[in-house]
Amino acid sequence: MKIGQLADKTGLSIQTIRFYERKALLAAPQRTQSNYRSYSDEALKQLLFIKQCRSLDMTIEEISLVLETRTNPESSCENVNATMDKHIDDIKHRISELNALQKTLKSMRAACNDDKKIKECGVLHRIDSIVDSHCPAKRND
Amino acid sequence: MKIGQLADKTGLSIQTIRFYERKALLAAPQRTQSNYRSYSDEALKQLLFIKQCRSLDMTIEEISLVLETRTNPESSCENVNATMDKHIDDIKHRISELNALQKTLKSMRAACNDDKKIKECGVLHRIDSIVDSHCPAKRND
DNA sequence: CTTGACTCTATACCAAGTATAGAGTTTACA
DNA sequence: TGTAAACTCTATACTTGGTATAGAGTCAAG
Ligand SMILES: [Zn+2]
Ligand SMILES: [Zn+2]
Ligand SMILES: [Zn+2]
Ligand SMILES: [Zn+2]
Repeated sequence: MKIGQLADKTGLSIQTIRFYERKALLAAPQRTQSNYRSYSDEALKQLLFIKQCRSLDMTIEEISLVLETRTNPESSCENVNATMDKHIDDIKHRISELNALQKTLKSMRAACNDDKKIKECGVLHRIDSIVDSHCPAKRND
Repeated sequence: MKIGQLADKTGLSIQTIRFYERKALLAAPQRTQSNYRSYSDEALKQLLFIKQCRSLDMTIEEISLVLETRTNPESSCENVNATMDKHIDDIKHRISELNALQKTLKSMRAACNDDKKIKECGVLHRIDSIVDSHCPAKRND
C-alpha cells in the first residue's frame, strides 16, 4: 500500500503520516525500487490507533508512551493507566482555567454596549483598572 | 527606561517584549546612542494592557484589533465588543469540546485497573474497537 | 582596566502539523 | 510510443506565543 492509499484509508494527510514517521510514532516502512513508501496493514492499524489517541487530545509524547507499553502484552497496565490519569488531569486543569476565564470575560463584556464610545468603554476601563495594580518578576537574558 | 527595567516592572521577559515589538503590538521605542531601547511610561502602560489581554487568553491578532480601535477615543465600541464576543465564543467552544473529551476519557479509563495486563487492557481494547470502525477522507500533496 | 551585568541582532527550538518547491515515477490514454 | 496527469520523494518554510541560545557590543563598579 502506498502513502496515498494509506492517507485515504486513515483520513490523515500524507504530510501527517510522514510527520508521524519522523516523530517515530510510526515505524519507517519498506521502500519500493523507486523509493516509494510501501505500507502493511499493520501500519494502517497503528495509524488508526494514533489517530484515535490524537482525537482524545493526547500529545505525541503521551501516545509514544502508550505505544511503547503496548508492544509488550505481558506488561502491567500501570503505565498506560498513569498516562491516562495524567492526561485526564491535564484536561480537567484546562477546563477549570477556561471556566474561570469565561466568567471574567463575561462580566467584563457586560460592562459595555455598542452605543458607547471607546473613551467611555466599560471593557477597556476594566482592563486599565486591573493594569493600574501591577506587579514585577525575575529576568535573564 | 531600558528593557531590563521594563521587564522587571511588567513581569514579562525581555525576549517577550522584543517579540511584541516584532509583532507590532508595541511601537518600536527610541534608541540610545549605543542602540539600547529606551522606553517611556506609555510603553509600560501599553505592555501591561497587553499582558492583561493575554491573561484573558486573547490572541495577538485579537489584541491588535483592540489596540487599534483604542487609539481613537471617539470611535464606537462595536469593534471591541465584537472582538470580545467572538473571543468569549472561542472559549465556550473549547470548554464544550474539552467537557466531551473528559467524559470519553473517564469512561475509557474506568474500563481498566492496575491489576490487569496490556493484553487484557480495557483502555487499549476500547481504543482498538473504535479503530476497527474507521472511515476515509480526501487528500492533496 | 578588567570583570560582571546588561543589551544588541540573529538564529534555532517547542507542538502538531500544513504548505509549498522542485525533482523523479507511475499510470492512463490517444 | 509519447505525453500529460497523478502520484511520490526530500527539503524547506510557515503557523502561535513565546523561550533559549550564540556572539558581539556597552556600561558601571572596583
Ligand atoms: Zn495530556
Ligand atoms: Zn466598550
Ligand atoms: Zn479568541
Ligand atoms: Zn489497561
